[in-house]
Amino acid sequence: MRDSNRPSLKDVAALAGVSTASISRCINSPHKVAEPTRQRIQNAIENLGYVPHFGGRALARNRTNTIGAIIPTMDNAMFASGLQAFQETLSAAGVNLLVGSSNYDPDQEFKSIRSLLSQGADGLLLIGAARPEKTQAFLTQHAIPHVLAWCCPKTGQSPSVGFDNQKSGHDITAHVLAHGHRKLAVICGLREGNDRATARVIGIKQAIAAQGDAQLLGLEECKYSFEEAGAAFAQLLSSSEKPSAVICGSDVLAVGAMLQARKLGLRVPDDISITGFDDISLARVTTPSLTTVRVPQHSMGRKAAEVLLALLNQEPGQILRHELVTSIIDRGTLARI
Amino acid sequence: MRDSNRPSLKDVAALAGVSTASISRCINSPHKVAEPTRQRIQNAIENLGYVPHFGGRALARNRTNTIGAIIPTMDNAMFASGLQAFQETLSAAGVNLLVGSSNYDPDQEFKSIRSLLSQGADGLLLIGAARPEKTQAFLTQHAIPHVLAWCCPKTGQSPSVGFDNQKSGHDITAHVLAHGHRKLAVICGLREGNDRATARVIGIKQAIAAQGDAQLLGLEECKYSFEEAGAAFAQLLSSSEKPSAVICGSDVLAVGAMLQARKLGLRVPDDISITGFDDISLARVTTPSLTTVRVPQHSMGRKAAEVLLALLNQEPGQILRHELVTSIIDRGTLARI
DNA sequence: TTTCACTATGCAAGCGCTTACATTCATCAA
DNA sequence: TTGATGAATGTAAGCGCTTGCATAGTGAAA
Repeated sequence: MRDSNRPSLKDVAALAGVSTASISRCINSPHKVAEPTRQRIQNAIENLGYVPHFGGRALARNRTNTIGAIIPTMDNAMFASGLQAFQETLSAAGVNLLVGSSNYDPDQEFKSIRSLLSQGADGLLLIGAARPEKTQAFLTQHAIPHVLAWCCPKTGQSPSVGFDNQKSGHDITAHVLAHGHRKLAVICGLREGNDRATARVIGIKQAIAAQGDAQLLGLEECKYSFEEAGAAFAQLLSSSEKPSAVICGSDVLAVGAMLQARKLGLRVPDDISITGFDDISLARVTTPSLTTVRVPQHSMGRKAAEVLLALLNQEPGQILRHELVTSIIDRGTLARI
Repeated sequence: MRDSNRPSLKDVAALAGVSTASISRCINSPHKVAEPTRQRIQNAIENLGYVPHFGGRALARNRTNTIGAIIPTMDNAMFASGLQAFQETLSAAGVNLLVGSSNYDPDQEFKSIRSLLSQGADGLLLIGAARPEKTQAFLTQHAIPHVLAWCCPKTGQSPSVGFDNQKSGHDITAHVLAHGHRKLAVICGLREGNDRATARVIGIKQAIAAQGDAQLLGLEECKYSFEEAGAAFAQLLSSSEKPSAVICGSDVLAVGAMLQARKLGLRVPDDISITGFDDISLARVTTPSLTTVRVPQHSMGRKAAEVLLALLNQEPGQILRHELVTSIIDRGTLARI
C-alpha cells in the first residue's frame, strides 16, 4: 500500500547521512541544527523532492493546522463574503480551511461537525448559537475550540464574533416606524433552530410593541429563496387589512418580496415599503435599491479567524465576545408616510 | 501532549470488551463484524463520543479522504453554487472539502495548491485550464489527481467538467446580432491567466467577424466588481460612436454596466442593450432582468465531484471530459432593433 | 590535564489507526 | 468421530513523524 515513489524521512536521512530526528528538527526548528548539517539535509530534501507526510505529522503532533467552518449554505451570498474573509485570514497564518454545510439542519450540522473533526480540524467556526443539547454537549465534552459567528450571545461560554440580531431587528423596525408606518408585516426565515432569524423577529416585535399605535398584521416564515418569499409576500397581501411596510429578515427574502410586488402590480415603495437585512450585493441592484441592515460580514469573518487562531495558540487574555455594529442603509424601498 | 479527554480506539475497545481491530473493522467494513458485537461497539462509541483520529487514519491508510478546491473567489456568487454542489456531493461520499482561493492570481493559486496538498488533500478541483508551466509541471510530476471545472479544453490530459466558453461567447453574440444589433462593445474580466474570460471574448469576436456588417466598437477589461464595470461602461459610452449593445463576460459586469447606464440616464434596453454571462441570482433581480448565458453551475459542481471521486477510487472506464451545455436566457435587457 | 557546561546529534518510544496473518470456534460432510 | 471449512475475532507490525532522553563532542575554566 505504500506509495513507493514518495520519499520519507528515512530516505532523506539515509541520503544526508544523519538520523531522522535531525531532519525533523531541521524542518521544524532549524536553529537546533548546525549549519553544515542543515546544508546537507536541505540538499537531500531538494534532491528527493521530499514533502512531509501529513498524516504522520498530524499523528505525532496531534494538530493539523486545519480549521473547519460549517455554514448553513454557500448557495446564497449571505455567508460567502464572510467566509472569504475568514479563509483569507486563515490562509495568511498558514492554516487551511475545511468547509461543511448544515443546510440549516441541526442534525446535518452535527454530522458536519463530527465529519470535520474526524478530518482533523483543530477548531471550528459555527454560525449562530442555537444548537441541540447533544451538539452542545459534544463540543463541551471534547473541548473543541470554536467560535460562533453571526451572533453574540450574552450567555454561554463560547467565544463569539457577531452582532446583536435582536437589536438590529429592533433598529430597522424603529426606523420603519419613524417613517410613519403603523401597519407592518414580517417575512422571516424558518426560525426553528435558527437563533438569528428568531432574534431578529423578537427585536421587530419589541419595537412594534413599544410604539403603541403600531400593529403587526402578519408574519410569514419561509426558506431563503425568491420564490418562497414571493409566496409569503402574496399571502401577507391577500388579507383584508394590508400592511404599508413589510420587514424582511434577509435581503433574499426582501428581493423575493419585491419581485412578487411587481407581479402584483404594486409599486415599491409608493404602494408598499420593503426592508431587507444583510446588505448583500443583491440589495444594491434592485430597482429601487433596497433599504436594509448592513452586516459587517467581512470584518466579522476576519475577526472570527483571528479569535480562533488565538484560541488555538492558547494566547492568553483574549476577549472572547466581539460585538460588531450593524447600521441601517437607507436606499429606496422605504417610503415616508 | 496527548489530549487527555479524547477517547482513542483503545478506550472504545476496553469499554466494548473487544480488540481495537474489531472496532476498526466495525467502522470501516461493518459486515465483517457479527451483529451483537457491532451493537456493543456502537454503544461504546456513542458513550465515549469517539471520533476516529485523523492523523492515525491518514497514516495507516495513506489517504485522507479530503479533497481541495481552489477557486478564484467566494466573494461573488459566480462559483458559490457550483462549490456548494461540489461540497454536497463530496460530503455524501464521506469526503471533506478544503477550500483555498487564488484571487485570480496564478502565483497565489500555486501556493494554494501546495498548501492544500501539504494539508493532505487527495485530489484537487481547479478552475479553468490556463496555468503557468511551473504549476502544470508540479501537478504532473506529483501525479496529483485533479479535475478542471468551468472549462473543457480539447487538449491537455487533465480531466475536466465544464462547458465551451468560446462557443457560449459566440452564441450570445450571435443572439445579439440576430436581434439586429451591429455596433457592439464588450466588457470582460481581466484576461491574463483567465482562459474562460479569454475564450469568451474570442467567441464574441468570431461571431462579430462572421457577421460582415457588424463592428466591435470597443472592449474594456476590468475586475469583477460593479464599480469597475460601471467605469468600463462609461468609458465605452464616451467614445463618439456609441454601441447599441454591450456584451458582458459576466453577470457582475453586466449589472455594473446597468447601474452605470441608469446613472448616465440611459434606459436599458431602449437606449442600450446589455447581456450577461453566468446567470447568477443577480440576473433575475435587476430591472429589467438580465438576458444572459445560463451556466449549469450546480450540475457542473456535482459532476466534478463525481469525476474526482471516481479518479481517486481508480474506477476504470471513466469519461474524462464532460462538456455541459449552456443556454441563452432571454429576459429583458436585449432589444430588437 | 581534568572537569564542567553546553551544543549537536542519535536513539527509540510513542502518536492512533489499519490490516495481514494467526487463532478460535462452530458447523457440517464423510 | 474426525477433519475440513469458514466466520468472527485477536495479535501485532507497521504507517511517517516528533521529541524526551542519552550520548558524544567541543571549548573553556580550573
